[in-house]
Amino acid sequence: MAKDTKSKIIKSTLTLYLQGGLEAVSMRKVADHAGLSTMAAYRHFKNKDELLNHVIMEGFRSFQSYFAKAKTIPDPIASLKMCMHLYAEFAREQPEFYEMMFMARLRSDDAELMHKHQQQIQMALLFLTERVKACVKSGLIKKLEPKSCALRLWSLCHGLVSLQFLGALQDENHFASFYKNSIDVFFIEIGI
Amino acid sequence: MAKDTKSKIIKSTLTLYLQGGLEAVSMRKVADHAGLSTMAAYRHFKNKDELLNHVIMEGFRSFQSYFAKAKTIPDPIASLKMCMHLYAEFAREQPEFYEMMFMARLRSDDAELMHKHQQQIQMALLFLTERVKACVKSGLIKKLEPKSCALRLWSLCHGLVSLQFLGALQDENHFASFYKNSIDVFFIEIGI
DNA sequence: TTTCAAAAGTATACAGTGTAAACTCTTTGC
DNA sequence: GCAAAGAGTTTACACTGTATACTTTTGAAA
Repeated sequence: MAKDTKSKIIKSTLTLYLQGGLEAVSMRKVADHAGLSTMAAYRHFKNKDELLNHVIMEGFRSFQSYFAKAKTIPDPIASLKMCMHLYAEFAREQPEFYEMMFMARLRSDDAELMHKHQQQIQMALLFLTERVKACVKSGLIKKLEPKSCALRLWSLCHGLVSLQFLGALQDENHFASFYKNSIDVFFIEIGI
Repeated sequence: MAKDTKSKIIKSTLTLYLQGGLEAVSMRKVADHAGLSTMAAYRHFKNKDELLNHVIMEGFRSFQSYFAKAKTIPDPIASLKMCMHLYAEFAREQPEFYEMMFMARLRSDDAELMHKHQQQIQMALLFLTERVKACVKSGLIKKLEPKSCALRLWSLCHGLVSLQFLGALQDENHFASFYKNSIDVFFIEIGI
């Protein structure tokens, strides 16, 4: 029953968040949506921050699920390119998640929450690094330090996505072609 | 007197913001700090959003002032590299500004505020594009579409800064050398 | 099966938020 | 001197996160 209620609260939070962003999420609204009194949520979550952390973690789960397709591609270069493409797709389709996960300076005063978020970031980086390693191993790209290369790739993608969100790029189409082009250029540069 | 009060309110907002971030800024605190009643601020600003917009604009002014040094450098490549360096410096020294200016998805419901922010973004892009143009003109780099090149440069810098804020990079030193290296690599790639 | 403590859930209350409305005081143009 | 406009204040409302004290439910030991 405890588990039940807890997951019901998380579910309500997610629903409200995905519908109306952060401003649609208040402890009262979440509790109402879950059919509970406001303070019931505090039995299961220390505070709002901790509840929102579950939203972020759900975001990371969704994020990971996006890359499942890329794992099945045998050619490591094609797989890595696919990852870059899926990254942008995630940002476009789940902008609310993307924002919470990657566009906020971390500064919760809760060390544990910070650590959890940190872990997810490092896991994402590790995943990308592994993909790059596979490329290096296959001899299809220059011999590079894989982690640095992964960081450059990630910052490329994140930079482009962010500039798009900022409105630095004209329109959606322009972004798509520019994004694809930038990745192609990057791969030409690291190609043998 | 009207102008006076208005700028006093802005100044108070800035002070509070730079001291304690967004959470330190409330209409009451600002008004108190300026020695006014809460609602006095509403004579000069439609709402909190509009007041905060002035903080952002101050951020852009500060941002621009960072690049003054770069303008005096005659060699266009060195000047452009200096811009990249100053960009990171701004992010490190004024992270609160940086966050408001470049790390938030724009979504105020006020069209005018959105437009103002948008304008500043485009101005920054234009400035960078001009620097790239100078490099192309001098024949020191490959013939590239300057705006695309500027966008790639910006996204590179913003991507790295963001990943640093996210904690994807180990430490401050690691970031500094990685940042410098990434820029050097970029310039080698676009070099003739 | 009864008992009792822990867990779950609730109601109330407090201090904080943005801001609307109605008011007074001050300045300015005629 | 006076009316109108602008500046500033007070009060009030609807919202926020959450501490405290309470009641109800539940699960295990007697």
